Amino acid sequence: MQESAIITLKKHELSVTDTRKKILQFFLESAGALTHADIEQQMGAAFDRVTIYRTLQTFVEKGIIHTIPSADNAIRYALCKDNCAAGHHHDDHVHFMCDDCGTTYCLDHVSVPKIKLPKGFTANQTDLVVSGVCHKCEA
Amino acid sequence: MQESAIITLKKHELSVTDTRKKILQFFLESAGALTHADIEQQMGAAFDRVTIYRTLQTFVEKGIIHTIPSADNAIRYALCKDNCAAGHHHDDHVHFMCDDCGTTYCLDHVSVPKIKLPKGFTANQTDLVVSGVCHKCEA
DNA sequence: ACATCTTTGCAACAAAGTTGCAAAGTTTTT
DNA sequence: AAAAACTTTGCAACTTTGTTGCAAAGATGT
Repeated sequence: MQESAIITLKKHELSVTDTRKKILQFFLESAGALTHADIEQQMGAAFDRVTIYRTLQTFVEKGIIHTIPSADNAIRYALCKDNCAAGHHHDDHVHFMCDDCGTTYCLDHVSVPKIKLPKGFTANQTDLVVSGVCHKCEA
Repeated sequence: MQESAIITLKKHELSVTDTRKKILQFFLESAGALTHADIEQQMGAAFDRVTIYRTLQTFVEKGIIHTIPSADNAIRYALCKDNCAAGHHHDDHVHFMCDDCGTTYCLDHVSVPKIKLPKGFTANQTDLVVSGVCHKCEA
């Protein structure tokens, strides 16, 4: 089932390696966003920690995944749905973090409203993160 | 000029110590948000690193400062203008990070729009961070 | 000024992230 | 399909960031 992972890697002109296939596959199978720690845990001792850092960095640069801002000092990564331009400002969609289970979702169908900024300020990218309770955790 | 710092500390039932006065003063004098590193640098060897961590933590708990989410793994702290309820979800204002000079502003007069979430999702807090060019850095 | 309670600094540690480099793996060329 | 050229990986060593326990120093209330 690693077909789509391989296609994605080739499309982005990346060498197809075991690490990249497995990590990309993990993203494809995960509903939400992943932290470095999530991946390191999942992969066990299979891959070096450094390799995971570098892979995530490469994926971000190539526009395969994007980072999601958070207040808790743990960078979260999620697949870019419509493969955003490499390194550029991509999908302006809303992110949702569940306070209960910790899952982070990309709400692809909820778009970020345009914000009116004070004079002299120019917007480039807008990140909107809602936290609360997700559909799995509601009472 | 540390009067207002002292008043703020007392209002929040905190002992008035040198560290707290100086750090709070630094926030009062800064236009934007500060990271732990900013403060450590500014204070030099005057205070222990651990003390700064604990002071920031205390200030957040007491609602003197709040954290601003970011995608770059550096927690930013900023003064709460209308002293938000301790530990609770405070001012729903927009934050702005300048890509050029790195300054983070609280746009107190720009409010966060309500977001319509998919069924089953309940919002608790909404963080909105716009990045771009600030009024000081515009061409 | 004393007793009590809180905060600080130190030391030691744990976790997170980075860099250089040789070995292993992938891709391209012939 | 083998060799050359290039890319990625894993290791080691290191830096930075954040945490915990505890005794000494400092703040507060009487």
